[in-house]
Amino acid sequence: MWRSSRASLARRYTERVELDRLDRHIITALVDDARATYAEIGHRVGLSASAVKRRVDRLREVGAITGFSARVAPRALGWTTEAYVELFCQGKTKPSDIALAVSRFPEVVAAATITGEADALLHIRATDVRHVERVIERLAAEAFVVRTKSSIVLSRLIDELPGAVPDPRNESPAGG
Amino acid sequence: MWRSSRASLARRYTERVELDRLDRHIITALVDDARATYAEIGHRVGLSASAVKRRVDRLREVGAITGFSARVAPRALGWTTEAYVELFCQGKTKPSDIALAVSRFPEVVAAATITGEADALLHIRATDVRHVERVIERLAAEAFVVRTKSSIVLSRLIDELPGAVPDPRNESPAGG
DNA sequence: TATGAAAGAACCTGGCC
DNA sequence: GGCCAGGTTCTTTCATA
Repeated sequence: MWRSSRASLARRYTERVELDRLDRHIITALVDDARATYAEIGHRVGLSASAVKRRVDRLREVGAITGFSARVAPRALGWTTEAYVELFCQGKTKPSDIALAVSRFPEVVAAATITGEADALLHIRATDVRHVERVIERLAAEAFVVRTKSSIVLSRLIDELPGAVPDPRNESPAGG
Repeated sequence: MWRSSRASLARRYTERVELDRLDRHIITALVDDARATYAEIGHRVGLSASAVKRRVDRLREVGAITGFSARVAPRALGWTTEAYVELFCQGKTKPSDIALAVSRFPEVVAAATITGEADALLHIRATDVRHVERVIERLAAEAFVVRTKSSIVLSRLIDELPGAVPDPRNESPAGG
């Protein structure tokens, strides 16, 4: 509406979007607290509440912001144990086969096909080590799975925060 | 205030909390859409808006809900590539050493010490494969790092959704 | 201890400049 | 992008089971 009309439906979700400093600042504020009021965000980034709302609406429209989620503490809900499981699959296994199979497991909270010896890496959450064991057994029982290799998480150092996406122009380490 | 005084500061964030079906239902609704109105959530779970608010306030107080975040599309922000990097460290390396070092990398979006051959597993996001390479170089240059082993993500099958925490009583697969 | 109803305050939203 | 007005939502209080 108030920007180049090239930022249209066709660009949603897939293509890269041009964001200015203000957009990134607003995203940071919303990752911090998705229930902050527009006025609060505006105060933080130096904009009026309605200007913030217009930008947020646009950021959602172009797919930069995909939604808003409550952050939960898995431990508080009884999920005290996590593990990473590598899947070694039969030669003709398609990524969609793996996706279909593992998506039936509520314990699998993330999954990706990867380069290297293994074909896929799964992140699983469970109530205890016994539960991890049962999940691995069931994964290993899938037709296309040849073998698995798993690592239990000893201590979580950095939490996967879905929005911790800094400006690509700032490379690591932050200090230089 | 309005519950057993045992549900006090001491219980926050660490201990397990007792949650009933309604609590879990509310959490699910908020993970789905953290900006839903209390009335909407109430309609979904069968409560009035004010009852929902009271329970949400309590869920935050006991640490079951730790906050609210915008979900962002890393690709839309220019982070098109991700990788998992295993860290093999010197014998005397402490988890806190690793945490301190990797937390200086904005590209490291998750990290944990693990069982198995490697000492730690990092999840990193980068703008392209060259960027991944540079980050690995810098990680390998850390004093305590003996060697690294990395896997580039080919395709993401299941997204790490911070609140996708089902009821531990429902084991996988969902169907039985 | 937990609930629904109600009312004033705060916030969202869209039109206008 | 800011300002403003009307509609919605939040938040607290109160009565009830």
